[in-house]
Amino acid sequence: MRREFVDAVLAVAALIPAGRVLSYGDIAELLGSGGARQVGRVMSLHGGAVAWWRVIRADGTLPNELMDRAVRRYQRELTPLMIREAGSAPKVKMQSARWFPDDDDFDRIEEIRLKTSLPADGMEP
DNA sequence: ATTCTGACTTGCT
DNA sequence: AAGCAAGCCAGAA
Repeated sequence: MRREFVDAVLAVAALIPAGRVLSYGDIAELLGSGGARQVGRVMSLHGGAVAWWRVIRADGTLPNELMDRAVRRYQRELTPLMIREAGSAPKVKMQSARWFPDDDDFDRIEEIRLKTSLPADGMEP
């Protein structure tokens, strides 16, 4: 994938406030480029560079091993969780934890798009 | 060109 | 809840 895409994904991930999350698909949508799987790829390869636990699946989970490590973070930064059976990993409560960028944030995201020269705002061919 | 693979998503059983 | 199929987007073989 293009390096610009990687940079853009990581830049957006860096905007997510503590205690909130975005799904892979959310980021792809905000960037208007690539898809959830591409964002997942970026996180797989470069996630270590950012707060990777704030970029998760649309259903509020992460792959098992990662979820285990992420939960500590969630507890520390008070991310809304849905507790299930004792012993089984919790899920992030997307309804309350999902981050909705405000106007300033959208400006920053637009900024990122320009710097990384990704396709402009939502116009389809 | 074709096929397989993956930190994905949505909809249907 | 849990599986599963299809759809999805790119990279690699």
